[in-house]
Amino acid sequence: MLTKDAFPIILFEVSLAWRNELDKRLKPLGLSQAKWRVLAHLSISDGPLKQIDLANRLGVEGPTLVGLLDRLAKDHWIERVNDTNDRRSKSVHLTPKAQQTIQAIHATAETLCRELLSMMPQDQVDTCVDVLRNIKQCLEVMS
Amino acid sequence: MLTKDAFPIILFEVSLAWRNELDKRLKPLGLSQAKWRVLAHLSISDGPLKQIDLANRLGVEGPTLVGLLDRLAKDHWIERVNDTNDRRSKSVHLTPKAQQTIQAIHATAETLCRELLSMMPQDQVDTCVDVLRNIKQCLEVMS
DNA sequence: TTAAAATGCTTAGCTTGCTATTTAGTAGAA
DNA sequence: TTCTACTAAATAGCAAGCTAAGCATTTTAA
Repeated sequence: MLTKDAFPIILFEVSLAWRNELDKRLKPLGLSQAKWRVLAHLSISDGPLKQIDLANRLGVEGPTLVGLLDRLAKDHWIERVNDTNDRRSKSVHLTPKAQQTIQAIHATAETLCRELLSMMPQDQVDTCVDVLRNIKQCLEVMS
Repeated sequence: MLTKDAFPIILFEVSLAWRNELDKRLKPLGLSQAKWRVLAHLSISDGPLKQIDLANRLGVEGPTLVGLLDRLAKDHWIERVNDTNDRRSKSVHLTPKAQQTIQAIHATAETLCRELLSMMPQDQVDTCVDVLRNIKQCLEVMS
């Protein structure tokens, strides 16, 4: 099978398998990759984010985020706060519970990452990231 | 941000965006990436496959495949055939409709692939595939 | 030979992605 | 000012992934 046939197939399979493994490890914490990504983006952002901005950073559509935030709020990881300037929009805040847990979560994700990448030469991993970044840019232009 | 942090994030984003773009292009044919992958694996296999073997090749669980096959059968892309030797199992067959369409489907996927990879040096893409294959193997060992 | 274990498919119910539409609020132009 | 267009979030409904549990059948072992 040619590389150009194999590429999207293996890309999809690895992404799926990686998420499944991470979900398995995060389950004791009551989280998942999708939820963890929300918390991670909030924790590295410069202050709270509007829902639409958060959705853009996650690469996800608005309605997808609404459901995610509903589940996160139910378990008290985040809170929605009405914007006083623009009453259409809400900003998303991490709760103290989330701020306390976020390091443990991050460590879990990082451990898995190290386990999967440590046996590969660093320059090959870097090349892989470059390729993926290029593809992402192409895909953003298309949509 | 370090590479080891960026890697799983960009992997997930590219996989998602690629699938969304492919789904958009396959929509006029009444298909999706998930459905197309089923037909592709059936068309390159040496004869019909049992559901469990097909699920393994797709990297997907049994119940996921059941739903996919239901939708594919409803639109007459595949047929389930009871195995006469083992009455528990069913083999999956492509219909003539699917066999006629499969080249067009493959061409769509290949065109997108060429558009996304053509500007990258071949050896970098090859390196990327190698890295992904290694990760996949690690993940298979874990599960 | 027959009881227990394993296997193959399905069902039920959840998560996380999507699009299309609705509701509410803001902003811009006549 | 007021009508129109745009924007933000939510809702409804579908697709495609998962686990757990169930049913029928086959295999294994006592």
